[in-house]
Amino acid sequence: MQDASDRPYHHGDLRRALIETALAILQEERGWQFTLRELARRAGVSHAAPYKHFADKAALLAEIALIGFEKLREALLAAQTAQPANDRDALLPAARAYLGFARRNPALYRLMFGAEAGEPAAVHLDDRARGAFAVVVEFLERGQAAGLIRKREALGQATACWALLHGLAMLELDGLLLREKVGEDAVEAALATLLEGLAA
Amino acid sequence: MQDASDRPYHHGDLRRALIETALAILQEERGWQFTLRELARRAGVSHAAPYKHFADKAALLAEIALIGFEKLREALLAAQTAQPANDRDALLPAARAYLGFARRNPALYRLMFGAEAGEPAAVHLDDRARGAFAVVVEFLERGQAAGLIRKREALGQATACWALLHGLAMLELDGLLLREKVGEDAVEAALATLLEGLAA
DNA sequence: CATGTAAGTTAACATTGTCAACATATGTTT
DNA sequence: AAACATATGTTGACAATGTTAACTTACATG
Repeated sequence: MQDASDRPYHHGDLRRALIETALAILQEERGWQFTLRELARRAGVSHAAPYKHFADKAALLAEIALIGFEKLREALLAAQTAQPANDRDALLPAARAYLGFARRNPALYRLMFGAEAGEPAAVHLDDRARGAFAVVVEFLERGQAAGLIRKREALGQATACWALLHGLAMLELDGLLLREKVGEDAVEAALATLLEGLAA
Repeated sequence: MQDASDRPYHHGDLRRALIETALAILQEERGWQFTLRELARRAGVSHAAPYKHFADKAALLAEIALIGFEKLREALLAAQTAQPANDRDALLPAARAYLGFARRNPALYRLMFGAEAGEPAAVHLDDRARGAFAVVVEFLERGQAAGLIRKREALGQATACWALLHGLAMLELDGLLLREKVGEDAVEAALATLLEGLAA
């Protein structure tokens, strides 16, 4: 927080500052209802300044959601380099990485798949969002080539993976996977079911 | 639309009227940003009248979301009585019913799983939401008893089903399952993967 | 140095959720 | 039947939000 006097009239890189502030708030408060004015306040700037960098609120949200997909992609990549794919359960680390991302960034994850960032299709069809999906597809294709994964249309399998992981993430974010209601390790069981469907 | 003159001061059953109007609008406009005032307008009532029936906006949304879960439960039940569970693919009709529900009520489905209806946990932990989940669990347990489904913790399997179906529904709602990108019938492929993981 | 442009500010506007104060039906008690 | 309490409407206000217009300031380029 800098004083109003020593702060220059021009921020310098307000666009990046806005995004970073938003990401920071999203990590602090699970259920922050995104308001542009609060964002501007926390960034130390007037409430109309963001409009010099984003057409409207949805555009800002879409940008943040896409950054979320980039982060998710990195998390997936990191997990799969951690262990060479020679095991039958080679998918597990990546799956856990996916769920871990959702767990660590609940509000961001919600934004990524919610309808608040404008047309969801516009977000998900962006290259940055597809990049994360591509990681899964490539991984499965390599698994098939190595004979670890049943030879089917990899895109269909990837869809199954993605869908199941997304569904699991949502259920967990909503606190719906209570031990008493769904068993000790429902997540592991669900993953096992998926793997059994994929294994060669 | 009745004239203001012949309309009685008291609506009679405004609570139900509000809910029905909201459901109607949700079906017309995919991306309606829910405003209480428009809802009151379309119901032919003053903008503050809804507060006599709902504590706040989130309460109204939560109620509507729960009605969505009831409808989903009915759709699932209807699908599974349509075909006795003697086939290996006995799950398919129910799965298609789930996806069909999401396809027919995209905005409502979004509301059911979004964060706009207050704390999502409060919605999903309600008995009406759990009822829909219970349908899946019971179905799997019967399948296990009939020797059609691998004997595992049914709750874990149900979690897998639910998660995969929810994920598929979201992907499809976002128009992410484009034929050119994900193959001709990615949905069928994903379901097949799930069934192979469940089958005995 | 002049001047155009990018990036800020302030001031307004319509809309929204919400609340308080008031009005009108309905039902219950005496 | 009269009186009153309660449920259910209405109106009018309030602060907050997204957004736009008009204005200012810094910087860059001729």
